Amino acid sequence: MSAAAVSTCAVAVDVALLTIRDERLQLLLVEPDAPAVAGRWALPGRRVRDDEGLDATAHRALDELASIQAPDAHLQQLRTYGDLTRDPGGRVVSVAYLALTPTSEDPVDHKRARFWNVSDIGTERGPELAYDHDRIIHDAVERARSKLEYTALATAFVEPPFTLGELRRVYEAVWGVALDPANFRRKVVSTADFVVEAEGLAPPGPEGGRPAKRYRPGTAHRLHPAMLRP
Amino acid sequence: MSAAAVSTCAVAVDVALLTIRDERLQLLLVEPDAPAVAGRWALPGRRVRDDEGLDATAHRALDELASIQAPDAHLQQLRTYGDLTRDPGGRVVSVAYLALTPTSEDPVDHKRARFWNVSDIGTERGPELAYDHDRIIHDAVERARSKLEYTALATAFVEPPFTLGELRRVYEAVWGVALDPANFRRKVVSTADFVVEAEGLAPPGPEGGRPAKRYRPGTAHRLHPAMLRP
DNA sequence: TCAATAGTGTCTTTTAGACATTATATG
DNA sequence: CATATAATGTCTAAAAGACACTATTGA
Repeated sequence: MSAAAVSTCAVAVDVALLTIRDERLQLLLVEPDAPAVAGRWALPGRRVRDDEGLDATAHRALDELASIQAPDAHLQQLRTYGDLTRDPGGRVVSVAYLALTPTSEDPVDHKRARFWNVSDIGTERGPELAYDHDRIIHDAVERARSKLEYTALATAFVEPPFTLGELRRVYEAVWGVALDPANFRRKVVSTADFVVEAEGLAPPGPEGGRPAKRYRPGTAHRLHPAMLRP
Repeated sequence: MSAAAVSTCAVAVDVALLTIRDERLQLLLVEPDAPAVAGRWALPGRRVRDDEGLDATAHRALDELASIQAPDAHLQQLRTYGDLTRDPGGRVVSVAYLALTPTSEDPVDHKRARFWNVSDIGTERGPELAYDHDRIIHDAVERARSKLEYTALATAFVEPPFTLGELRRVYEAVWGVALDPANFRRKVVSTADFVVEAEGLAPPGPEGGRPAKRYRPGTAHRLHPAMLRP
């Protein structure tokens, strides 16, 4: 094999971490060090070390770049981006991850990391993005929207035990639509192993309302039948 | 950064090529060169060259290892496998692809490549598998089964123009179930942009039957509503 | 003719959606 | 009391599934 075809290249992991804050879908972005992309925002990413697996790199990227330790966060691969020209600094094959966490009360404890409303990204209210991260973010949001339909992924956005109102607001935030609370409840509880009832009742909000039953994630990963988008 | 953490490693592409032959779902496997896995079968795979994209590596693997030139084959990423110990010859990060082709009449023109019934893989009638390819194959088949439900992927298994009988046999082979021809037809033609009618009629098979209308793939990628598994 | 496949019609069951009603909280 | 949210009930429309029936071929 010739030297021009050396089949070893830089491998990185980029993480698209989504969460629900203020009833909106939000995404974590950081300001990278690389001077080539100064002033732009990027997904937290790190090069893969040869003594760690890809999942470990994803966790390390969140920890080092945004001080987020989320060992229990839902983490799954999104896809791998390997275009020759995607990084101006040289060829980098990047394994993108999709991470979902329950609402964190406070912004991340880090000066160069913040959450952005997903609906603002790509508009003048949103960040300038580095590399091909606009594409990765688009894919990540689409994946989340789609997986909410046929998997139990929505439970990764809420801290158990949760109420069905909280779960419904996840769907509403990710899909950007309003759902009928009565029909939503009926569908969720009739979907096998989606949620199981927990003990006690959740106190109502500041404006009153009947206390809600609590639930926990069930054993199902795929939903039968699916929760189809309206 | 220390020498022990050099963040460059071998990147490969492995392709799980699925097709329908003899009304069964079949998978292409090859006998690899590596002595460490002699006697075992593997997905066709090649190291990524630094002057080619990942898709190009996938096509090259099919060409070089199985003499399959399939520029029109449906090719999509499956996921990336990066466990530290998955290759006994050293760390290799492997981007797995899922490829779908219409039925090819003849076996591949290559001594060290052949198709296997997916239902035989993992049994005594099936091949011994190298590396972690049993896991990749499992993921590939599951992905294909799942994507048949909510995307128009099934049309990648048939050569246009096709009949709805041919399309139904794709679903039956991949899912391993029998479907009602009448209800299947009604569902397909009522799903927006799944298929569009083509000209002419297909001649019946050797045992007779009414000639069937021909169809071509429509513009839809996602199906609304989905074709849910029974 | 029969057997086989394509395509249509019809009926029943199930599910989705709209929306009214009841229950239990806050102010 | 009014208002807000949770939970249930009811009705209608749409979809899924079972299956009879007609249409057109080969043998």
